[in-house]
This record gives sequence, structure tokens and C-alpha cells, in this order.
Amino acid sequence: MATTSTTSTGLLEHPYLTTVGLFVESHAGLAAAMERRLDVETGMSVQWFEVLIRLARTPGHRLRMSDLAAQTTLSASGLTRAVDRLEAAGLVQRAACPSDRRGSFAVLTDAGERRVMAALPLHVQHLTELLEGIFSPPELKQFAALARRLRDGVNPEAALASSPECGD
Amino acid sequence: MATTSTTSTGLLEHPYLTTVGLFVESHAGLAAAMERRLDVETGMSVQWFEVLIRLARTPGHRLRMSDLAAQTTLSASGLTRAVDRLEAAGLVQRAACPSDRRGSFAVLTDAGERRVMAALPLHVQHLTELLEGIFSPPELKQFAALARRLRDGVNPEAALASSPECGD
DNA sequence: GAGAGATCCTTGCGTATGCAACCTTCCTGG
DNA sequence: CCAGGAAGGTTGCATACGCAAGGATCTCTC
Repeated sequence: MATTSTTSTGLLEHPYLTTVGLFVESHAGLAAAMERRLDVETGMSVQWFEVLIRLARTPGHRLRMSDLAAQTTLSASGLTRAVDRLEAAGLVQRAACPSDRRGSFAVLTDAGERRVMAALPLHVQHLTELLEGIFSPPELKQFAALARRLRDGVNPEAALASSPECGD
Repeated sequence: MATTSTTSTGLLEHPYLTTVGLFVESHAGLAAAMERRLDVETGMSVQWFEVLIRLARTPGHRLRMSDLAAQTTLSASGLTRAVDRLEAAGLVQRAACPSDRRGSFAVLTDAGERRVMAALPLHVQHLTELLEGIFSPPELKQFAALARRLRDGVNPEAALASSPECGD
């Protein structure tokens, strides 16, 4: 009926595969648009913005390196370098952790806070322009709910880090 | 009422921001899981798999470099190098385009087809394990529909490349 | 039919990434 | 008190990426 090489051809249309495909493509498109504009308007990469935002929304404006790594797209080593750069740019400082001398905190500086807060409205405005023509308000809520379920199932560490709400 | 630095603090909870945050986190988690397992079970990166799958589902098993770039996460130069590596691995060949001598095709080799087709069921199985506990069938359909809308709005090039359906 | 400009792909260069190895510090059991 | 092992961070190394520049080809206009 079919050669070995075509036996599993039907899987190319498998619902999980096509859904994940759409998901990945939509992410790629959205990420590219965000990245481009964020860079143009604020000179920051998405990674920087991500780190700074997470610090900004944390009481005390400080987070352990390991927590930060768990919440962002970055690996531990990636985060180390990213914080190196942020520190060189004066937006973040490292601080020793008094209770565990192995660990260290990344602390948002005043300059860092000014920088995120200046970038934030531009970013939100951009997201609004991108999304308001695509999702109606109820669809947006649905989408957020489904995305949350997916994240909780697949990235539980990030989930518990942002119990109340989670921003990018 | 508030200092300059806190004026836009409320934006940290903006619906678009939190939704996109969840979306990005869910993608990161899913991508990490897929990547890890795909590498362990097939020795391929997601990028390779993505390219090979798109070739496999195209009649003639060939696609222009530019089309391939538009459909994947890769930039033009990134695709060039990826195809270099795939060609070195014997999974893909380049072919001249008769109608436009600037262009070239990436063509799936027999070895390449065997490789994707062997990987495909493992991948689908993995996706199933990941997702079946998270989304009910109707939720999956909803999610796919919303993701499609988002992709169409934000990444139109990929959209028209896969009119009928779209796999990862 | 000739030149200006756009398009396709490839390369040079700088940079960001992850993995694995490493050092330091913490913790646990004897 | 003191191994032995686990965990937090940082670095060496190799790799992959994107941007911008470049060479070749197509296309459109006059």
C-alpha cells in the first residue's frame, strides 16, 4: 500500500503537531515584532527587558540568580552573562545573599528602574497595536487562560514564581 | 500621588502584557521540553526537524531557500548555514532553480526522508504525552484556532505558505 | 536594449547561547 | 567534628545566530 518511507505520512496532519506548529509560528512572529520594535524604541533586547521587568515587579527589586533563571528564557550561564552586561550598563547590581553565601542577588538600580518604566508604556502600546485587531476582549481572556494552563503544565517553575499574575 | 518612577507601575498588570507573558513562558517551557526529547531520541535539533518536516510535506520534497526561511524561525543567513549542515549530514541537497538562476532549492534526500519519518512518531508521541493532560479535545481546538488567528495576524508570510494546514 | 533598482543567496563579523567542568558553600549522616 | 554529596554561580569551549555588506541575477522603465 505504501513504502516504509510513507507509512507515517498521516502523522504530518496530526492535531497535536499542527497545533504546536501554529503555536510555534505565532510565537515566532510575535517575538520578532516585539524584538524589533523594542530595540528601535528603547535600545534593549527582549532578554534585558524580561529581566528588568521581573526585578521591577518584585518587592525589594531583587531576585536570586537562580530564581531569575527559572523565570526567564535563559539558562543559568546565560543569565550570568546577561546580568554581567546589565551590570556593566548600570541597570542592575549584584548583592551578596546574607543567608547563603553561595548565592547572590540581582538588584535593580535606580537607573534600571527608570529605564524599564520608560520602556513599559511603549511596549504595552506596541502590544496593543499588534493584538487589538486580532483578538476580541473575550478571545484575549480565553487565550490567556489557555496559555496559563499550558505554562503551568509545562513550565511549573515559572508558574510558582508568579502566583498572582505574570508579565513578560 | 506617585513619583515619576512609579507612575506607570500599573502597566505591569496590563492584560496584554500579562497575556503575552504567559504566552512566552508557555512557549519557552514547551520548546525546552520538545528540544530536549527530540535531541535525546533522534539526535536532531528542532531547527533541523522543522526544515525536514516542511520539505517532507511539500510535493517534490523541495522548497526555495527563501520560502523555507519565511516558514521557519530562521533568518535567511541562518537558513543558509542550517542547510549547509543538513547537506553535510546528507539529509538535504541543494538544487539549482531553472526559472531563476539566483535562487536555489533545498531538496530532501532519501536519507533525510527516512530520518524525519523515523522521528515523526516519536515526536508526536511526545507531544501527546505533554498535552493530553493539559487540554481537553475542545480546548485543543480552541487553542489551535486562536493560535492560527494570531499567526495570521502577526506572521502572514508563514500563513500563506501553509494554506491547508501547518505542522511544526 | 541599457541602466537603476530590487531580489536571492552567501559570507564576515560580532555576539549570545548552552553544556560541562569547576570552585565555593551548604547540608546531612555518622 | 568531619567526610560525602548536593546546590548556587561562574567560566572554557564550541556552536548558532542575526545584521550588514557583497556578488549575481532578474525586472521594470524609459
